[in-house]
Amino acid sequence: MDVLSLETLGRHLQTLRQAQGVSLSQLASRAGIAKSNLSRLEQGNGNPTIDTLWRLARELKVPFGTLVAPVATPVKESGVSVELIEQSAGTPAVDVYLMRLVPNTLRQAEAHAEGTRETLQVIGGSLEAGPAHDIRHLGAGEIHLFAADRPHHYRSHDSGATLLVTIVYAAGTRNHEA
Amino acid sequence: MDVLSLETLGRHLQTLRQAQGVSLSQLASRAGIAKSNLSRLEQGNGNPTIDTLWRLARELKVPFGTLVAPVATPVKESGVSVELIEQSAGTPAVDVYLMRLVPNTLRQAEAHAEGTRETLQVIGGSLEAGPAHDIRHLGAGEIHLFAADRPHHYRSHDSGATLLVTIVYAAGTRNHEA
DNA sequence: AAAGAACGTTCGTTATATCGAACGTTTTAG
DNA sequence: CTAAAACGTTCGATATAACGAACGTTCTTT
Repeated sequence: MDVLSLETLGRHLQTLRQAQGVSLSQLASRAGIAKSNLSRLEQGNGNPTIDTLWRLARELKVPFGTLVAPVATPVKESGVSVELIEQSAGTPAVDVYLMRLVPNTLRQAEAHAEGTRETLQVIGGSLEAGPAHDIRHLGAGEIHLFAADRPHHYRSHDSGATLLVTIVYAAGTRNHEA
Repeated sequence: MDVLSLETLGRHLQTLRQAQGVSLSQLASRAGIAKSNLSRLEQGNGNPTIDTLWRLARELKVPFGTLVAPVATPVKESGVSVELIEQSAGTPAVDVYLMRLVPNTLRQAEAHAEGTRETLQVIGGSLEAGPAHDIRHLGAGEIHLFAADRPHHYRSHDSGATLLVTIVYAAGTRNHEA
């Protein structure tokens, strides 16, 4: 596992606890775990079981997803993070991702299966994106819909960018591999 | 820990795996865990570490929260669940929600501040939605963009519906209530 | 039919997450 | 100024999560 993710989880755990103004001993006691265990977790060591996390999430009054959210699915290359929001196996199949680009970053994407279409909607910041013949500049709230069966790219500017990426597959092409 | 939750997690794991058409052995191998471990988890025994779940979530291409709280998020209060995905305070301000409607359900929404626009994109199932004068029927992958400063509604059909709801506020109207 | 491969399960072993006790330190009583 | 309490950390003991090998079964393949 990514050690960095565990450190992040630990820091996040500690932040939440202190924000609630409760001591490590108290939280451990109320959650029903040993304080030595919680201490180790906050230090970023260890690899908690889902049971332990469950108890802590309940006691911190945060939904489980929130507890792990800041480190969820770190598909990070350089300056780009992509998180899968939802997947549907219907007709057609649809995937939804939340993409974040730090300022002045370029992400190159391979062509998807033929007939695949992609929709971008910018949530924050701005970027220019699309396949080579259909590149557009997008600000917050704006939408770009293009054919994704060609290589395409996403390039953020000084402000960085947060955007939704929706991929709509042509019938039965979701799992076609080369 | 709640044994029932573990059973749910196990069943959910198995469902996701089979939906992706991959064998237990394959998934275990690709995720880098012993198949005996995965077998035990799918049976509803065990108490996996976050590391193990992380590997499985990544391989199943599912966000961590979805994997561990499969029944927690899809609230069945009135047949409609709304989850905040992302919020941006930029210019303009943008909110993104993931909405789920069980079959044949109606959700009425109040008018937002003047100038607010809403974008719907259907991920799975189908529905009819929009303000009274601009109602459209939408299937998976389809988009509807409309003025949200009037009352509007979302009505699912026999298949239910999963959709993205993006709200773009006119300058400085994020917190204005109708 | 036989041989092979892949499947999911079971079981003994190993690694480690968790526990509980003890510690030094800081804060609160008395 | 002590005494007591609470704090967070460390460490050995214990429970158990994860591993890897073996198993019986099902499906190909020849």
